[in-house]
Amino acid sequence: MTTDFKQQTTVTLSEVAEAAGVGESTVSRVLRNHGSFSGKARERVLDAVERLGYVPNRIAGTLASAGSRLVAFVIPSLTNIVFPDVLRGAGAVLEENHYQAVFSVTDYEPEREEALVAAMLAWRPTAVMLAGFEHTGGTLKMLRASGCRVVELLDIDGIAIDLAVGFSNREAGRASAEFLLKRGYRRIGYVGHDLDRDTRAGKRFDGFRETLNRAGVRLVDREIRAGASSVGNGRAALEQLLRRAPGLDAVYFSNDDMALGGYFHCLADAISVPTRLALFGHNGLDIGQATPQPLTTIRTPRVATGKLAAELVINDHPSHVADLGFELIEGATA
Amino acid sequence: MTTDFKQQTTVTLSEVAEAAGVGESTVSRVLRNHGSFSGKARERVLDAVERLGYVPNRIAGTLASAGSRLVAFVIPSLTNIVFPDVLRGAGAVLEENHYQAVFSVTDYEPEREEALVAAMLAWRPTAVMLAGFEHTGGTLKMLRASGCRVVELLDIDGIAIDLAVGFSNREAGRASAEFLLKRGYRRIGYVGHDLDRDTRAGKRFDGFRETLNRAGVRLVDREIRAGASSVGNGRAALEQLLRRAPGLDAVYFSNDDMALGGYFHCLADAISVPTRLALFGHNGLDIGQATPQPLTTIRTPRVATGKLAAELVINDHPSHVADLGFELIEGATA
DNA sequence: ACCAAAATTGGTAGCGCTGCCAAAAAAATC
DNA sequence: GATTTTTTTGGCAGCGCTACCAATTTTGGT
Repeated sequence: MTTDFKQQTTVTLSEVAEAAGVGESTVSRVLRNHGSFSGKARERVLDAVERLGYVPNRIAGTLASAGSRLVAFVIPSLTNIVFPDVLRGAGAVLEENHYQAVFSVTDYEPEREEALVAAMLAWRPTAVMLAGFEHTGGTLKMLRASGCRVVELLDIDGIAIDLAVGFSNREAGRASAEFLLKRGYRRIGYVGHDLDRDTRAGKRFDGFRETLNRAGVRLVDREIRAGASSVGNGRAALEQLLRRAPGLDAVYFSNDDMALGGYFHCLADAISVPTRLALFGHNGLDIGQATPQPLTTIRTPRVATGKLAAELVINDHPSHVADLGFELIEGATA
Repeated sequence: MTTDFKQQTTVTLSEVAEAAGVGESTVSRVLRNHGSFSGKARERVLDAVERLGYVPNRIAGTLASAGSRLVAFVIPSLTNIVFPDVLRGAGAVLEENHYQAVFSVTDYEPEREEALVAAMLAWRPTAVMLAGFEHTGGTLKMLRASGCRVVELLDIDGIAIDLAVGFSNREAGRASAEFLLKRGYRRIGYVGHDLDRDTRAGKRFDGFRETLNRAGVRLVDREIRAGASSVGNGRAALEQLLRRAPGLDAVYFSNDDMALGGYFHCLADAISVPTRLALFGHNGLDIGQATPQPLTTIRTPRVATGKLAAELVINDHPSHVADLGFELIEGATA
């Protein structure tokens, strides 16, 4: 039993050393299981740790030893489930290896990203994880000067700073277009959210249009909403688009959230899917596969991206671009 | 212009001091804007900082000054959007005040929570934020001994360690039952996910049943699925429940994810909602309000919870339980 | 011009830990 | 039993910064 009242002064390693009747170095070695020590010493140290309720101070440990075992995530959003998924994949691996995840959210603003990267670097993280390749000059300069590993996530269409893990958004856009064309759709529209900020969605759209053009098919119309992607936004956007272009036979959405909104609009307006209108999303969210008609979409390797990113960093893998690919889900909406 | 090649050795404060021709203390004061210094000194320091690309080392700063300005979140899941929402609310406030969020995920397992809390305390955070009141004895002991602030989130039905911010889940369950009873439903069922682990969902269910019982209405049947809540899970569960109890006129779901799944089952099976079957969720997710019929549910103060939790911690507010309440959304499914 | 008060500045002792080294103890060898 | 080899151990100098204090410069008042 340890004492239960709140301790004024936190227990330090040297107090443990004294209580155990050994030197500080011995305590340090035992606790990190590093270097050599006798079984007896080990026992006395662990006993003292238990008795005093000692919790090592990693701030001090880090300062003394260099490696922080902190991995910083600077991500655009927590609302878009994509990023929590990546965090989840990375978190599991990091934790197993005794790394800690630190994060902050940019709201898709490059200037905020720059400020947050600066704040993160102050913790001397082992690695910084960012979304995509579009960063300010300041961000690039800081990251390069920092000497810490950098992983750019969920995109491989561009020049990586160091490591990149993800898939080709442009290719995903192309694959989506090819699928719709193969199915015979020709009067195609697009519904998207703010593309200046979500550059990965922009790249998909580029790939999509490129393939349409190459096939001699013109994108009939597009509806691009300001602000973040959301189901409500997608629903309103499709309604708007159809008002302008009622003859469309297929719509490509910037992602599944938007597409689900579109699907709900069709359900509400009794527009039969895909007979009258086909819908195509992006991401392959679980919810899109639980709707009455599963969404036709592209499943992206979000958790795997996080996982691999963490592994590369932990193993200090040399600079590298990893393409995890994607998978087209032939649902029932296109 | 600074040099662009990777710096072998990171720049330290004393190098800045030398380059600026001032003492270390002056650099420190200027950078923290704390204590007094002349305009000329300020200028020279900032100039040197810029020239050398100096990034302060907060590890060292923290060790020297005590306060870590780190806030640790130990949350059950990132998949359940509830927690990213809380993080989002807290993140904004923390960032403004130059705190950093650190997090790890317990998967709803108390033992993992204990291990993760221990790991977090090693960073000497200003506060630890946890979900709910159910913790192991070890977790409680560590937290109490740590001397750092503790916030328990999204629950107020229990005894708080220090601070608690959220709403009464039991009360939410009661309100849900009252609503269904008031609307005249009497053949009521329940669809839930693993309640041993998600104790807050369990408390809602308790409050729900209590109110039914008090009104002399018996819960007809329930379907409880192992594993996490998800739309797919909810869909399968409702199907199963209706097979056993086809005469139900209303179903209460453990949360909106499950309820959406139920709604999709009804759409797919042409069960008219709410005429033939009423559905009631919990959380008030945006997506539930964008479906053809908006979900009848309870909106919970997730972002506000995160926000207030962060504010209380930053202002070092005395121990306190804050009830942020909830709001019943009369959608179209009940 | 002189002295007191205020503003500015630099030196230095830690913060709690790890890494290195040399000393001490234990084990192995002849 | 003496000597070498191996294992275990403790002391102590930092890691980069902040807090404190004393020294210096500037300012203001007379």
